[in-house]
Amino acid sequence: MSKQKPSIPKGTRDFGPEQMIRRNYILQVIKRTFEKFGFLPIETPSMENLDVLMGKYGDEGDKLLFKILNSGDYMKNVGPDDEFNSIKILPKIAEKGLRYDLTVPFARYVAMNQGTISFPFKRYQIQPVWRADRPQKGRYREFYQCDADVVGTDSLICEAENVLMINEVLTSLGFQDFTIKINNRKILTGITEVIGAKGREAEFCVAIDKLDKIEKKKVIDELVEKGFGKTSIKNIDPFLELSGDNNTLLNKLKELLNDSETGMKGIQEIKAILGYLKDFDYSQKNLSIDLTLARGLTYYTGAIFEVVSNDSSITSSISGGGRYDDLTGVFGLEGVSGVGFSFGIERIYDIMEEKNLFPDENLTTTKVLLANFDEESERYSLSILNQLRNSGISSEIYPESTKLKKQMNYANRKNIPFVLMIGSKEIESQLFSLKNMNTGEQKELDLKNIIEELK
RNA sequence: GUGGUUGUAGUUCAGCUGGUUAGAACGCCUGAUUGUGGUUCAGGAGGUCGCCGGUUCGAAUCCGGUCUUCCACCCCA
Repeated sequence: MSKQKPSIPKGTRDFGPEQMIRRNYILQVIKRTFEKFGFLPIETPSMENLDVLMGKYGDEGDKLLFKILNSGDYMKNVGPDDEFNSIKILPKIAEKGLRYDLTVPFARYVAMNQGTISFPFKRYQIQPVWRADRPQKGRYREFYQCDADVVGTDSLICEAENVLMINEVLTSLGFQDFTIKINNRKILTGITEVIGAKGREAEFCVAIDKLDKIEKKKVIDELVEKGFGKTSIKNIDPFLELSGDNNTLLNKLKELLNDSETGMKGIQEIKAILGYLKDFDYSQKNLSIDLTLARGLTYYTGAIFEVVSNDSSITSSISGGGRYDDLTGVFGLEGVSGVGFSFGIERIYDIMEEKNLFPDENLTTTKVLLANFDEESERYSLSILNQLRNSGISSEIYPESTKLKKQMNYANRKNIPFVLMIGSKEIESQLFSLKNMNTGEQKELDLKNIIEELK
């Protein structure tokens, strides 16, 4: 057998112990916050039936879905009629695919379990998703999403609570300078109505969303290219020039959108959300209304959120979400409104690493290593080890008796703060040598005192 | 999907216009120290130069393909 070089698929990653400890730290903060606000966890399968996934993310999305070949002789249904045409062949060779996000599987879950779910239903879900995208900076083919959604109510308290949760998670993780941007799809719809481009909202959103990345002129060019008329373009300008704090912004917007019923509704919604946040005693310092925030996703119908970190090299969003009025409709459950958001933990991780926000004590778990001198020492140590563990002290024994040097080296590299030495001398005297690896200091103590010392 | 970029020891990288035996640093192993790590010193092991093919007397080096890496676009977390 020829040796092969090990490798992993493009766009996937291994996570080593130190990375996992840090990832788990982030996830634990997120979970704790979600649960504090009354959200409960669910999980759905990695794979869904393709008809659940296909057509939910646009043509582009269908291409980016990982499809799973049928088991057994997957070519058995393919015949000459199929002419090597991949579109004709696909449904015959694959009926399952890997999930592309957590939102569609959640909608499927709600529709399937509507009989047993009591609404409003608040769930959170933290699982990997897969996209056959071309990987690049901060983008992978396998990555985690952390979603929290509440469905079955259109109360704007949910939106306000989203802001509170985002703020709590990021603050707990040590983020200091971030902005929670908020906008409303109805306002964007209102703008398209007022500028005389009614019904072209989707194209408008995709273009306008780029304003924070590329200059205004290029966005205008894109709109022109998409066929927006001259008067429409001219009418957009007052909206793009709006400035001021949240309240003045809303007041100016009110005048501009006076003729659009939908637009006015959007303004009311934002006002209501700000009102709730005031009742929650939320300072709103880092909350900013941003009319250029659109988010490409077409299913949003009300509030939309996005969060950016202001003091790091990563400028893309670390969290985002919004309200959707009819996510479960395609699965036969009509009229269920929901609002949800998601954390991008890969980016949060990168920013925390850049800004050194991970606490040090997370780096090691073992508190004490028991040295292994010989067979007698080994057998005697196991009972000591057991008593240490029963006292709640993370401890391990070097699993074979070898040179002490090697064992000390192991402790050193694993960042284990104490080494306990139990050789024939110690067994006889019942006083064990406890070495502090940071100071080099070594004490002879009995077991009771050792446990005290390590607790 | 489009355009560019990268690939040499476990890791980070040298290796000139093709020319004997492909180097360094760090890491790893052994010893100085057979019951004491992180420092020091001495020694050692590790490479079909991503893979396949071509040009050539001769290829890590030039050419083609392929895979991979990273980046930009589309799109998105």
